[in-house]
Amino acid sequence: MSKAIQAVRGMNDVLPDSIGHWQHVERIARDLLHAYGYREIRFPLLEKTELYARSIGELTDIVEKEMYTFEDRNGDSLTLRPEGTAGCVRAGIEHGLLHNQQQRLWYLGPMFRHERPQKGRYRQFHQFGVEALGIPGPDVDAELVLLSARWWRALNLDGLTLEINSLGTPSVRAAYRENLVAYFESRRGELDEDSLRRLHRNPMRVLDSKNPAMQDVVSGAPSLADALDNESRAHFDQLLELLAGANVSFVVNPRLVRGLDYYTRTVFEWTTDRLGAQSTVCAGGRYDGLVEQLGGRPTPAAGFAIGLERLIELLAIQGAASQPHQPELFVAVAQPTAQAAALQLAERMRDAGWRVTCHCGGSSLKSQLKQADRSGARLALLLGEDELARGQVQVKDLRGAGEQWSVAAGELDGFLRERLEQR
RNA sequence: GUGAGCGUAGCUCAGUUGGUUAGAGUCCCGGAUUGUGAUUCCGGUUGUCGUGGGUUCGAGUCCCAUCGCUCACCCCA
Repeated sequence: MSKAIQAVRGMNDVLPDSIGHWQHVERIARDLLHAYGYREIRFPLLEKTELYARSIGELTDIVEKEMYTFEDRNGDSLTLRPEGTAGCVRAGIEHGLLHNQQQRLWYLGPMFRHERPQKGRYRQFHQFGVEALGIPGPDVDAELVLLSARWWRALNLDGLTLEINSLGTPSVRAAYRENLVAYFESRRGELDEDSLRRLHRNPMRVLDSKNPAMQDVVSGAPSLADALDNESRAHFDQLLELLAGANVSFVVNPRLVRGLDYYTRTVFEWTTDRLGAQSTVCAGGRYDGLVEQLGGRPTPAAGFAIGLERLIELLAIQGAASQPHQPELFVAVAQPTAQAAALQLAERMRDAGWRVTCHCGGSSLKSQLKQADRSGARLALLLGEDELARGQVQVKDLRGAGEQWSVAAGELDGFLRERLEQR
């Protein structure tokens, strides 16, 4: 035991008993994304480190201390993707998908961040990403929000709150940031330790302070909403109107900031109070400058990402049913001499379209039926020397009182269809 | 990176002020039924008590270190 190798910290196995949730969520998502005209794109888990440094921002926590970065054998610095947007945009530029075109794209896969694991936060985690590229208006922002809202409905998930805000253009943000720092500097004596640390690093986070003693300083701070340029203001107002018109309820949260530098104008988050400290299930926004920053032509863009582990944890808390893929039939053999015939019988049943588990490995009939019961199969097919001699199969109902029928091999298909297809 | 809690069988856990060979349930296997599950009864297998050191006549139990897990801070999906 002590020699057994364990998984890397923060990287989880998904075992067969819980895979049903994953498959359920993935199936619903694929249908939904296709319904909105989004197409899947796949790109590498590994990219040049520079891609993330340039897009996410050199001074963010992700780039400064959370990336899995190493040199390959050529001496190139490579990084395991900490998020999907950068790779998606890089692929789009590289293959000319963004040249005077609109693209609606989605992807699914693992992301990697070297953080201390805790509930809802892992070093390898999975995201669904949805990106709409080449479309400038608030209408596509609204489409993304509507898509996410429909996602929750499709999963029967409730209790999520939509928070939304506008960060304006990069120059508006830079100017606001300076004002904010100046304001807090003027009241420096009232700031707590946390806030002082954030002051120059990430001044907008100071507004998030949970310290009641800070409320007075925070409420007196200049507001980003007041600083917005006219176009951003209009963009945001139109978006809110579109959402209201589509009956999506939201909370404007003027303090909502995103951790990645590339966001412009719209940012939004779907949050829950049921996941401990990690409340964000889905987050995204507009990133009009990113394509150009990564070497493409100026291209407006917006998107969001959903954390799969968090989503699945929520579904589990809500007790959402996940159907495991159980066999319909279980083939058991009474004597080892019938094993070859049993394998052939199982093959014939699969030809007919049934999900079949065939007993292998030679144990008592009693134990085989026990396995048959646990497998979840509705019917057991019994084959022994007697049945072979008479050209019959015993069919036993495992879900009822244990009724059993002797069925001629030639009539088996029809018999099973009748039994299994009722309900 | 910081802090707190927890590590005993595959799983869930009990284990008294330190005292014999470390237990239960579950799971798995066999039997009661020479060919019949889920219920019942009987029997059986399962352990580096996370690891290393210390105290002691004696350590699962006390002390120290270390590793792992969990939760929280920070940050984020």
